[in-house]
Formats: sequence, structure tokens, C-alpha cells
Amino acid sequence: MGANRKRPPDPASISGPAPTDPHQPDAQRPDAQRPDAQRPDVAPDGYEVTEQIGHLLRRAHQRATALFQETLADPTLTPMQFAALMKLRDAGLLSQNHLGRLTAMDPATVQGVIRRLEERGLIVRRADATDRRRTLLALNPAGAALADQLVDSARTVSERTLAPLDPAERRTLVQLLKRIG
Amino acid sequence: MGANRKRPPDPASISGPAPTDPHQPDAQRPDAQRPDAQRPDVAPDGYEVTEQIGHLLRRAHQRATALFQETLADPTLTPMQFAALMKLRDAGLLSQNHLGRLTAMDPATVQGVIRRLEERGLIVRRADATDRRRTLLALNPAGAALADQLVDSARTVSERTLAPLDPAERRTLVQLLKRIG
DNA sequence: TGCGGATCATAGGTGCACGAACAATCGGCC
DNA sequence: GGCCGATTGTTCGTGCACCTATGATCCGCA
Repeated sequence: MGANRKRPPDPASISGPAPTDPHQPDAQRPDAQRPDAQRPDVAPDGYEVTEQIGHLLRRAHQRATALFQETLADPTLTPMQFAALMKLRDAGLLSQNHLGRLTAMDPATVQGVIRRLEERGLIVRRADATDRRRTLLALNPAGAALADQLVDSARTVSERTLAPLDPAERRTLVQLLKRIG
Repeated sequence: MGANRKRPPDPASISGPAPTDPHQPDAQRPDAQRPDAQRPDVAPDGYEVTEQIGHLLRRAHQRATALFQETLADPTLTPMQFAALMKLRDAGLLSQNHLGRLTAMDPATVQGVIRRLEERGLIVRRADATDRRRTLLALNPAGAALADQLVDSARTVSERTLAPLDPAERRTLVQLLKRIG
């Protein structure tokens, strides 16, 4: 994520950086044979990074994030900012650490996410009277309104992300991901 | 990723930041009811961020990365550095952009990854004589040796990541991810 | 031959992710 | 009542991810 999120994205582009193209001319170019013929040009064993589960998860997450950016009604919100917003919408009031646990964010990451949301005037922070270590977070009216307003397009994000799959496959994927997540 | 990758991780810990705990006392604390009773404490509509495909992919990728760090024989290598190493092992010689396409890395990201690999003395960069825009990349002997040496533990990473699933489920997950990735 | 579009590498900027280290505070237990 | 371990939030440092903008180079085509 990150980057310049100040401009509505091109609705035509669906991709992240590039779709892991399987084979381009490069490796077959006349002078690209190998450094000194010391390396074979295919894996000596069958290991293929691109086929590994870690890489596939990264790719899928990459595409999901790209779709989020180009589909959400407010393209200036990042996925994590949106997640924090929605969790606060449900919970009403949360400490930073608890928000982090609910959204699987590191405390140090929560720090940055809520700081930016506060700077944008979407949430308020106040000290917890009963536990002076804590900072309580809540949406302010602007944040609450924005949250409500974005739900529809957020559903579309999920819809578009799962678009290549039929309903049964979608359920299967979700279940499997929950088990390895 | 990132952080201090200078110390072997605790083999007991398998998690990322925290397992998205469903409900902790916080939201039910006496004073944590709601700001001014202006927000209900459950989603007014049925939208649950944590259930969305984007969040599940992020969580799964998070765990896969954590397992990578604590399983790979060389814990100082990041997933992307490792991926670059393996792709160069297969291809022998690649331009930076082509490496980026093969591994789904943005050109700007490739920049940083290969710079660090070069600083560690694992790869060499030289100008392409036939196309002066390009920088060709190749493993040097140290990089080639390291790459060969890490394959085994890399297989273990995938194995551990998929551990909760039986063989049929693993194949299903991989196929579904390829279709949405 | 020369021009315009495409490609390659890079720099600068923002945001997420996470480990480590801190200071303040809380809480249980002697 | 006081100490010690745990929790909370923060800062710092590193790395990935991606956008924009630039300059150099390549290539097809008139």
C-alpha cells in the first residue's frame, strides 16, 4: 500500500505490479544464456518459488489490495485505515491495543494508522479514566458517517476480488484461509 | 517484514501479531459501553471486516511470512530476497525489470531488494552490452551456494504453512489462489 | 534519418509490518 | 502496603509495496 492515494485510479487496470509472467524472451536472449555456463537454466531440483503457498498468498493479497484501492468509494483510505474504521463502528470504543488485536495489527502499526485517521478528523482519542495507560478510540460523527457510507463499496471490493470463483468455490476458499490464517 | 532479522526466532511462537481475537473484555468493560450511546455495539448491517476475503488473505499472508522467518535456515533473508535468489538460480541471468515481472515485484521494489542482496555479496550486477538501459543480474558463487542450501528449509516453510490442511485441501487452496491471484 | 512511443532503471515520498527497547501504569500476591 | 511481573502506548530502525516523475535508451516507422 502507501503511494500516492490522492487520485482516483484507472478503472481499466486490475493488476498489481505484473501478473508473474511465466516466460518472457529475456532468459532466452542470445547473450543471456548463463554467466559462464556454470548454472543450468532450469532448477536442478523441482523447487519453484512462484508455486509456493507463500508466494501465492502474497500475489492474491496484492491483487485484493489493488482492487480495494480502485473500488472503494473513498480511494484515499487504505485497507488498514478502513478496517480500523469498521471495527470502531462495531465496537464504539476501543483501546489501541485491543483494536490491534481485533484487526491483527501490531501495536506499532496501530500507532500510525490511528494517527492518520485522527489527523483526517475521523476519530477521537481520549484517556481512559479507569486505566491511565490506555487511550480510548472512537469515531466522531464524520468518521461514523464515512464508515456507513463506505460499506456498500466495500462489499463490491470483496465481490470483485472473488469474481473468478463461483459461490461454492468462494465458500471453500474462505474456509481454507480461515484454517491457515 | 522488516524489523530485526538478526536473531533466530523462538521456535515456539507461530503467530504474527495476534490471532484476531474474537472478543476480549475490553468492549464489555463497565465504562466502555459506547461514547454517548449514539453508536450501537454491533454492526447495524451485517458487514464484518474480519470476514472479508481481503482481510483473510492478509492474515494468511501474515502467518506465512512469520513461518518463513522462523523456519528458513537463514533467518536474515526476507521472503522477497529469497524469491529473487531462487529466480536467479533458475534463470541464470535476468534484467531487473524481468526479475520483477517473474516475482511480481514493482520495479522500485526490485531496486531495494537487489541492492541489499548485492551489499551482502550474493549477486553481481553488470551492464547489458546489447541494451545499455539494462542491468543484468546473476548469482555469484556465494549466492548460488546459499540458494542451493536453502531449498530444503524452504520446502519446510510451505509444509508448515499448509500444515492445518490435508493433501486434497492443500491442492484445492493452491488452485483457488492461482485463480484469484 | 529522425521522431515518437515504449522500456529500463532510479529517486523521492507515503504507508504498512514488525522487532526491540522504554517509560508509565496496573495488578496480584506476599 | 510494597514489590514484581504484565500490559499499554510510543519511538526507532529496517524492509516491502506502490505511485509519480525523470533521464537514458531502444525501436518501429514514416
